[in-house]
Amino acid sequence: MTRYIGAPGHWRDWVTHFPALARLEPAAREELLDNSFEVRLAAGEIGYREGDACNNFILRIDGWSRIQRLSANGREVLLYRVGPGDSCVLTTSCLLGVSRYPAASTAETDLREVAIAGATFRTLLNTSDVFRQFVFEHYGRLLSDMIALLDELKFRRLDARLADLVLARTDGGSPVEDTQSRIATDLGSTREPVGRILKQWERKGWITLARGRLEVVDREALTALAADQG
Amino acid sequence: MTRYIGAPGHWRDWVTHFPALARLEPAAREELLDNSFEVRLAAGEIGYREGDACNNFILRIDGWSRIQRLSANGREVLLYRVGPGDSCVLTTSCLLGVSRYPAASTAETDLREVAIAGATFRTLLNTSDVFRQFVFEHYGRLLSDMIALLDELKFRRLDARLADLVLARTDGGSPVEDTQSRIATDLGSTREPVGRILKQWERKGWITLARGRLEVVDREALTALAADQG
DNA sequence: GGCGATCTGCGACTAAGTCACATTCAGCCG
DNA sequence: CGGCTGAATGTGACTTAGTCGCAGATCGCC
Repeated sequence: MTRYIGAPGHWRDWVTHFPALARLEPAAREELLDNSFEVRLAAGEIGYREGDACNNFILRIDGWSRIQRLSANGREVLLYRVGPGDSCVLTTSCLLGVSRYPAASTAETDLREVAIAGATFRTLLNTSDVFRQFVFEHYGRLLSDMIALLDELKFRRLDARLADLVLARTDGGSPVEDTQSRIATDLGSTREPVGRILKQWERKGWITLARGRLEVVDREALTALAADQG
Repeated sequence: MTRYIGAPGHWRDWVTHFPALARLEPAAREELLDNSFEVRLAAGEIGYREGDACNNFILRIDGWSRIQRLSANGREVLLYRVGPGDSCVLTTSCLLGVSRYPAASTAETDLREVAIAGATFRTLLNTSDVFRQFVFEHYGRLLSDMIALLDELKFRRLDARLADLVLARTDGGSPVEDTQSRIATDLGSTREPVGRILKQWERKGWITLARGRLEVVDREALTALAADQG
């Protein structure tokens, strides 16, 4: 993992990327700025692996990463993505519960983030209402999201979930540029069933398929499919 | 929902049920005791439903409840149980994040618990290190647990999960007293597949079946089954 | 003993995932 | 240009899980 400590300069400006932290109490703000450092990761690099210990609280300034769980039998699910303005909530969980990472993180684009030492994180939780509010709002949302995801992955039909994913990734009619195998992983499924569904859709004239790409032809059909299965 | 305000009397003794709160700072202890009240629910009653707002922090003194998520298509999963000495962690999440309950709670036995008004809860978080520590430790674990549950429900075979459940509920060789349908719900599955697996096990001589009950004969066989599938 | 509600058993069917292998395609190298 | 290679895709047979409809068994209760 390659990490660069950022140069001082305008370093303290990073707080502006987190509107909720704008109201930070002056003392807390100083504490935070004095004890944080910049981290950069290149696309494709691994942020952490399952079982890693966690030392720093992380705030994402720029770039996207995926948090995924790798199961005992080799299957994989995308749990969620972390983007600009987010905190890495699994990190919060580990720092709070003194446990190890239950999932892994990979950079999908180049990343720029702020790391805050665990001790500082805990101090701020104790002393700053604003900081505490910031942290727990993110945590609570993710917890709800994970419960919703569980529900979705376990009980919703694959074709409906696939329709949702395709529609979400094709704003403005642009094609989805991804392999079927990667799409399957995002859905917590595997290549073959996903490929079969896509092939059917192609035969019905709903989409066109090419190697590593897919284009939506009949948006309504997919929308209806996504809607009809709870 | 029937709620009884407990009589004063030895009311303040309840703190002894929560060892982690024993070290509470005297001022915080007073604050907590002065602003909490006892709640009782009878077995079968509903604590809260999905979408309910949350007003009080809850500590369980006695009895067990189940927190479950009910899906759009009528399926149901048990997320976790709350027992003596636990706090209801989803409540923490709602109070901290100002969101609504993403799941429902049902009393499995008669319950006795302590409710603490949201305002008091927030005050104590600000003022008491011990209280904060108590809350966060419980809270941090939940997210990891939900991710592990997701993994288990989505990727582990039903027979292995069923074997685990049966073994866990039959300490000391006592029979499992539950209907197949309720067992299936606990596993996020349905009656028929669970019934089929149990019937097979009976034919193999691993268990004996009766209406609303099941007895383990060959503990080793079940242990092996639970172990071999990730 | 009879009755109703609940629990259990079973068969046929659909959805999803696994396995093994064939086919197609893009990029590259000579 | 042609052929090679590896990745991506297509396909069929099979297993596991869940759905649906209904039959049969069992318990508590009058």
